[in-house]
This record gives sequence, structure tokens and C-alpha cells, in this order.
Amino acid sequence: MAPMTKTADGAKRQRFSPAERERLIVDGAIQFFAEVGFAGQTRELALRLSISQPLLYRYFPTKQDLIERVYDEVFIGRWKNEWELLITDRATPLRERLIGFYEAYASEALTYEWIRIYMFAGLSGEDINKRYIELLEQRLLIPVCTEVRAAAGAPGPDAVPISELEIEAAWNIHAAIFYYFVRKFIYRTPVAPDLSTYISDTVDRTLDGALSVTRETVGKAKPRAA
Amino acid sequence: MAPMTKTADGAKRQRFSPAERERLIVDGAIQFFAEVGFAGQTRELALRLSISQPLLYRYFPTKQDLIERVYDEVFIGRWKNEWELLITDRATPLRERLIGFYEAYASEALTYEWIRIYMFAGLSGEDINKRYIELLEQRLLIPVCTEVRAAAGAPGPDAVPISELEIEAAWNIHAAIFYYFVRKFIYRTPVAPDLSTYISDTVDRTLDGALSVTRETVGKAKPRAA
DNA sequence: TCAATTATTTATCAGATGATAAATAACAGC
DNA sequence: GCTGTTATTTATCATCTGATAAATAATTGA
Repeated sequence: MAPMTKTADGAKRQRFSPAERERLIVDGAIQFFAEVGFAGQTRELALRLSISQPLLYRYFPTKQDLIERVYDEVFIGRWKNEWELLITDRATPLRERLIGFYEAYASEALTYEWIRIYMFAGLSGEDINKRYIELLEQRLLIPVCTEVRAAAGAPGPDAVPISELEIEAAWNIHAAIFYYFVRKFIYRTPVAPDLSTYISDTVDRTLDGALSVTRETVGKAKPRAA
Repeated sequence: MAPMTKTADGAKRQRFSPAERERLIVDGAIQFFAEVGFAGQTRELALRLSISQPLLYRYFPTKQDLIERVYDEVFIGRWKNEWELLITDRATPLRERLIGFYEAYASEALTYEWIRIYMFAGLSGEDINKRYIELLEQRLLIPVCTEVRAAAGAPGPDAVPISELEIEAAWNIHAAIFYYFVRKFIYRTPVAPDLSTYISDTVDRTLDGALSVTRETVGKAKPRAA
């Protein structure tokens, strides 16, 4: 391939509806920025999209606007409320619930694009990570701690508020899963080939710690003092 | 402050020996690139160093050379061989050894600059992370697994090689500590204020998992078959 | 089939950015 | 104090890069 002639081949000029083209640009931008970071150049993005660079500016007034859009696409609305139900359904053992949740979460949220854009955003000083972590604590970690309480036969959060230590124990579960993808998509290190096995093994190891913490710091449920 | 007049104040021109100036530049570059990433501009770096931008090129032929130097400074030789002794000294309980190691490792290696440059390097596709992870496996994780074996009363690695699962369990300990600093220096989320407490709590939680894995998959030591 | 609309491209600008060359001034040795 | 050496700065280049304006061609509707 020669140094590149943008569209100058005999190919007929591609023309899409604004909605379609916007979709193509956003999807391309997600992949592109995930790969090279937000310092990636608009010309190279355009090249990958097989469009001219100024066309980007027809759809996004500035590069920053496109970046914001990428953030929105990747982080907003990727959280599925069903996931929370997976955690709180006491009909199945907690271990199975956690495994089920992380299977779903990993396959839908912890993708190549997500992990890398998340890290780029954090390094750029974006506050998205902070906000996402708050969401995670509220919708995942606190419910998990509550379920761990129940599994350990300890009193609920109404009787004894969830402690920092218990949250940390829940973070350990999460961090262990998360780190798998950091190694895979950021460090590009060989990882265990079978994700399902990895998840169940990890849950087994880390859930024990959380249960111990709860048992030791909260203790068994006592008959509710009147 | 006005838009900036580089050195144009009445201040006398600062003149250092090449060795000193190089040190200043490298140290400044570490801080600078850790903060803004390797896309940071040489002019801004020079500004922070209160030198002219071309002076950088007297010491480093290209920006890339400076970056390589930063990698070397931060990653090469920061590993202290004494650390390995901390892990293998069976005079003290394994729990205490791990806590001692991570206290030392965290304070000397897991700094702001280290964590961020490490992550920038990973995202840039640098192979430094891979190499570092290999170093970590050889010098930390395998020794840890060996000590866990001993603590669990299981046979040593000569009798039964360390399994992937055991390595993963050791990674869990490490990941939990590491994640603390990712949250602190990359996501800039509030973290537990007392690091020592965090480390000992984390070791307590995650070491249990590692011990269980070893007990369940390797079992108790049997008299060495003749 | 023809004209109006508009998605897309080509041409281009202005400022940024890595890098070089020439000028300047601090220091060392005599 | 004078002179040679060199650490440092000023001036500048060539290219890159985000962004804009004008030209072009695909599509739509009558």
C-alpha cells in the first residue's frame, strides 16, 4: 500500500443519511479512541472511517464534542437494571448469583473499548470514573454487602450500617475480576483462557474473605432489640 | 500571572553541570509525563523546568529518547532484592511477611508517578508492563505461592509444580493492593486514609483465599514418595 | 429529465509542535 | 582580567493538526 490516497480511487462516493453517518462516526470513534487514546488525530479517524476529515466536523462541531459523545455512548446506559436483580434474588445461593452477575457484566460492560476508554478517561482527569464508582457502590457493592450479611447470618444494613471494611471486601471481588481485563486489554498479558472458570474461581476465593469480614465485624444476627 | 514570559525576567541565567541538568530534566519529565501522559508537549515541560525548550534537545536527541529514559528510571532498578527476602523469611508468620512486603513495596514502588506511567505505558502498547508482570511472577508471586504452600502444610513446588490457580490467588492479593492505588492516583476517588490498615486488612482477606486454594487443590503434604 | 437540496470532498488557514541553527552569556583556566 | 569553552537562549523551520470555506456530486421531488 502506498502512503495513502484517501478516497481517490475510482470508488463511487458513499452517501448516508445523517443518522446513519453519525452512527458510523460514533462507533468508529469509540474503537479508534479506545485504541490510541483521545490524543488520536481526526485525520486518522477519518481515514479509518473512509471519509474525509472535515466531514467529522459536519457532525461534531469540535473534537471534544465527539469525545463527550463517546463517553456518553460507552458509559451512560450501559448499566442494566436487571443486573441488580441477579444479585438480590435470594432463591439462588449468593455464590451463583455473583457468578451470574459477573458473567453478564463482563460480557456486556468489560469490553476492550470500555476498559481502555475508562482508563484513558481516568488518566485524563475526567470525573467519569468517580461517577461510575459511585454508581457501582450504590447499585452493586452495597447490595452485595447486604447479601453477604444475609449469607453470613448477620443483621441487615438497617440494624447495622454497612462498614467501610465490608465495602472494601466487596471491592476485592470486583477488583479481582476487573484486573483480569486490565491485564488482557491494557497490559496485553496472557490471561486464563476460560473466563467462566476464572470468574467462578475468583468469586470462590474472594467471597470467603467478605464472609469472614462480615462474621468477624458484624457477628451473627441477634434478635432485634426492642 | 500574565500569559508567560519564559525566562525573560531579570533573573540571572541558571547554569548547571550536564549531569545535574540531566537529572533535573529527567525528574521533571517523570513528574510531567506521569501527570499529562506522553502526548505532553516539550514546550510545556520546558516551562515547568524553567528552561528553554531547545535545551531539552541538548540532553535528549528526540522526545522519544527522553520517554525511554523515563521508563528506565521508573521501572528499571526500582525493584529491591531485599523485598524477596521479606517474603521468604519463615521466622515470621506469612501474614506478617506479606504485610511487611506490601508496606515496603507500596511506599517505594506504587507511587503517583509509577502507577500513572505504568498505565500510560500499557495503554500505549509498550511492552514494559508485560516484562514487569513477568518479573513480578518470578520474584513475587511464585515465592508467595511457595510460602502459602508451606503455611498450608502442602508439598513444595519441587514435588508439585505451582498451578495457574495458585498464581491467580496470589494475583488476587496483589490486585487488591494495586487497585487501591489505581483508585487513588488514576480515578482520584477517596480511599481509606490509613494505608497500613488497608494493607493488613487486605492481606487478611485475600490470603485466606490463597490458603484455601492450596489446601483444596494441592492438599496436605504427604511423606515424599521414594 | 431537470432543478433543488445536501452529504461529502478538496483546498486551505492558523496555531501548535518537534526539532535545528545561530547567538549569547556563564564559567574555567591561565 | 582575558580568552576559550560550553551551557543556555533566541529565532526559526517544516510538519502536523483542529477547524473552516468553497466546490462537487449523490439524492430527492416534481
